[in-house]
Amino acid sequence: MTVEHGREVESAGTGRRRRGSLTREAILDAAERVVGAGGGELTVRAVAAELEASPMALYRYFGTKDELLEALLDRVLGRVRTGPESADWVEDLRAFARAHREVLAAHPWAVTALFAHAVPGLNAVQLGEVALAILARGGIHGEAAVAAFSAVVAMNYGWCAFASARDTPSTAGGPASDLAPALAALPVEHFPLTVAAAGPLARYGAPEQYELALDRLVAGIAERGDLSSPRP
Amino acid sequence: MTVEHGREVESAGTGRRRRGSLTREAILDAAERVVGAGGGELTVRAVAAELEASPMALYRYFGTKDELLEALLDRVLGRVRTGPESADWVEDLRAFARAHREVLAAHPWAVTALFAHAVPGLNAVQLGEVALAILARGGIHGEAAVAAFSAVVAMNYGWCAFASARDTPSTAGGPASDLAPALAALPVEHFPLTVAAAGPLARYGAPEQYELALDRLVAGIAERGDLSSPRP
DNA sequence: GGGGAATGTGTACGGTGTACGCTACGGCGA
DNA sequence: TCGCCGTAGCGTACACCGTACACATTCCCC
Repeated sequence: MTVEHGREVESAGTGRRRRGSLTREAILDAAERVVGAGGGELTVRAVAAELEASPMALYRYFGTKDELLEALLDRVLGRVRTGPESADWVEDLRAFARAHREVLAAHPWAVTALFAHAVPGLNAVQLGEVALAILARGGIHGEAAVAAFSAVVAMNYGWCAFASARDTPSTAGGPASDLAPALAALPVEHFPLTVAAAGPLARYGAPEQYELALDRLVAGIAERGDLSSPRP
Repeated sequence: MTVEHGREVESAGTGRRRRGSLTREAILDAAERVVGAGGGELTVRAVAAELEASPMALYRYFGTKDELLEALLDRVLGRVRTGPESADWVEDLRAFARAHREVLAAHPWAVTALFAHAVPGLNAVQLGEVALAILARGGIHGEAAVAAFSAVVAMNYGWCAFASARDTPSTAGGPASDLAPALAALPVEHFPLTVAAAGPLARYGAPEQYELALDRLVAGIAERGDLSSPRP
């Protein structure tokens, strides 16, 4: 540990970080460590502590906390593995969606944060390009392609937000895990269907259900194709 | 104004609110006023100021700011107008989704907030019941129904989050409105499709595109129906 | 070796949510 | 009518947040 966090080793006396030992990458690493393990909240002070640096040191590299967050988000989005294309564009679209979802699911903290940022980073643009390429192979272009792409991404975001919200044991003890009995205990005369489907409802973010949902959406996209779409 | 905010009229001398003039409803009203007009941020102090009360006064009615937010969100969700059912369950499903989306679009601040709360309020459950009823009329039950419902809701959330993020002139000046030229200015050799679709992409949250996306999703749900779904 | 730019830090300010104890109001029994 | 007392509303205070600003240090280059 004294090797990893090397301040007290490399320059034990001064209590000051070595010049140049701080980089945007190092800061992003620290930020991810903070926010990743244990679900700690992303605060400038926490990241600085992780680096054993002063909070203000970060401001040499990121003008603002928001800017740091933005960089962090685009970095995460860069992890989406867009596989090689196959002969079946529909299956490729599904694979794209799954890969996207996997990354979001692996970084639950990123999901909510991604909403606040209207301006997509470069990696987000890159993902869009890949998706548009897949859709183009299905003969879908222009407005319809953008709508289809947006639909997939929107569903993934919404889905992961719910799923991670459900899975986090937030509010100390996780009432979400007790959701099934809570639903089943509702007055049957008012919520008959909810009570009947309490089981599946309690697993509302589960992967099997995601497969079903994705299947529906992709089927709709494939079937409707570029109907009512102006070709560019 | 001196009539609406009645403290200085009703009990001018003391600078203290009349006993019993504070209620959960009044607080929620104030909170909505704060967060609604001008997009002010929801802070306990701001709500208290709106009520001309002390911040701490609110804590008699809501244990925590989060609890207040939760109540506010469920109240908003209660505004979804679930129309009468028609003969066409598919059209009803579309109408449900549109109504849900409209409410979210009308309360952009609620969208991001709704993600953090895993436990659905009563109104959320009520919406689920309505959606399950529509799907049941299409012969869709159990896991498939939950997946379909979740898909619609997830897409709505994701969609509205993007749309509102794009439409808010955040970061002072709204670079989002300049998104089209920014996309068009990308290197064509790396992002040919993105550049070609810059126009539609810049309108990525627009209502016309939502109709296209919703159409795809609903088509998929209607077509696939309860395939691969265990009946309860 | 010495100067100067670049890097990391300390201090401080205005904001947040909220714990704790007090004040004063208004309905109650006498 | 009077006084009591539960409680609604309040004031103060604390820990934490993002970050402006001026300062100390360090390294590079001449």
